[in-house]
Amino acid sequence: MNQTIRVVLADDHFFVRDGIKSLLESEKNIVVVGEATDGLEALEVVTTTNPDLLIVDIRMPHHTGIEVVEKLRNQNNPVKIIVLSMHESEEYVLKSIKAGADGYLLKGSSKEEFLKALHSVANGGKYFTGDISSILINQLTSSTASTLEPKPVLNEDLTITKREKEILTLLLSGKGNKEIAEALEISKRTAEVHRFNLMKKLKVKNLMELSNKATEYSLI
Amino acid sequence: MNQTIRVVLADDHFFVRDGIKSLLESEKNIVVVGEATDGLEALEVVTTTNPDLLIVDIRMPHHTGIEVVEKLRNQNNPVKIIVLSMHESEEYVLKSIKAGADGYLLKGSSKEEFLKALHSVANGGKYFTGDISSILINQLTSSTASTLEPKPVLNEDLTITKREKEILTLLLSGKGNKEIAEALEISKRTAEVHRFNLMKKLKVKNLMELSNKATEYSLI
DNA sequence: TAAAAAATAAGTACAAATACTTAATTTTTT
DNA sequence: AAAAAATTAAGTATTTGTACTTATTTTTTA
Repeated sequence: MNQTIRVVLADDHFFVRDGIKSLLESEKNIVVVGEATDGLEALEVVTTTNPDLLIVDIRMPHHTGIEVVEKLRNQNNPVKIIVLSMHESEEYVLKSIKAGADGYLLKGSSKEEFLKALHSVANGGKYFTGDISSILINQLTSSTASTLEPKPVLNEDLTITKREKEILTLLLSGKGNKEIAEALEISKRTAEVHRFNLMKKLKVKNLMELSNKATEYSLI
Repeated sequence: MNQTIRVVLADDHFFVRDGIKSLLESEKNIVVVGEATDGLEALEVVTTTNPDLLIVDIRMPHHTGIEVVEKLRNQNNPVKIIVLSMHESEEYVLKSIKAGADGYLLKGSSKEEFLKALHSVANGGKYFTGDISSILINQLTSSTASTLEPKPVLNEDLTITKREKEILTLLLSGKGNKEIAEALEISKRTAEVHRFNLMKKLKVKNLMELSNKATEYSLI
């Protein structure tokens, strides 16, 4: 469980790298296995050293840290990544999350927070510093806010079968019975029956109600 | 700007309150103006002392901390609120956000983080500890994830009229042409025409595609 | 106050969905 | 191996929507 965490540092400033390195190496189960001074080098070093964790600065020559995250994720590289940033920036934070970063720290964070983040990310968790939490909360409370509602659970014995779920998905994507029949290689009449049963089970009387209910109970 | 921050503490454990109090009072521009040992008392003390900030524990007799937040927000009380929790709990975190809390800390947080949270919340910010960031990120990346996508904007000259928007809303709520006609006191044929025009404008060929496109472009 | 845009509504023919029921196969669970 | 559940599919009559076009009346905007 408490194996050595192999880390790569990517930051174009020697002092920053050195600072982080000395901080990390005060911990005995962390070892810095590589360093990079720009985005391209970061990708290279990660590919060759295969570390557990990459700590990457956003502002770097030849690809930003966020681009590095994107590229690694597109390659399905499972390395954990903590993004470092100078200031709170909504754009950077959201882009990092979207790109698939596991953590986000400000350069001003304390040694304790740094290590906490590092360990939780290395263990498969996420750590986005409280300093940027307002950005996350904004995202969550703006928009539909539906995300915050505890999703209602389907009551009692209501069971939607596998096949019905397939039909439901196709229905919600805009397919008609005929298209569904073709897609699943069944008769149009069968598709109709599945649709009918779905509507009966969910007690709805038309497609839109079906769609609404399906979304409400996150059936898809 | 750096005025004294007036704080109320609500926690049913004397030791916790006392610990926080001594921590806070080591800061010179923070003063604890009230304490409460349960939810009801918290509401009372906040109402009478009108503090800048309430630090409230979740688990308390007579209304949980979250219920206290809800009640204060329903009364439009502008007090800033930091919720304290023993452990990371998705349910508690999400409920706190929904109730309108400005911050969320674990009881194990460091003195530094505590004070950082307190100051940023007192200054109108939000502070949700990094320890629970995985919950926030989950919320943001699950669901439609649409929250992270820049919402596409309707192209060019495409204009949906007021009436069409009304029809659209009714359509998406599951109404048929006849029902829409009745609701808007127009002929069923008129409702049909509006629906037809909508579908033509949005280049869709059935209700579900209309629904999907409407959602995608947040037309409703 | 024109001109443009929006809302209203009818007609027609055709396509699709609704609302069931019945029933033969498969597949899954016990 | 039997029972239960799921999938398949057909029949029938009725309702609703599709895909237009044409045209009058209101409302908005220039």
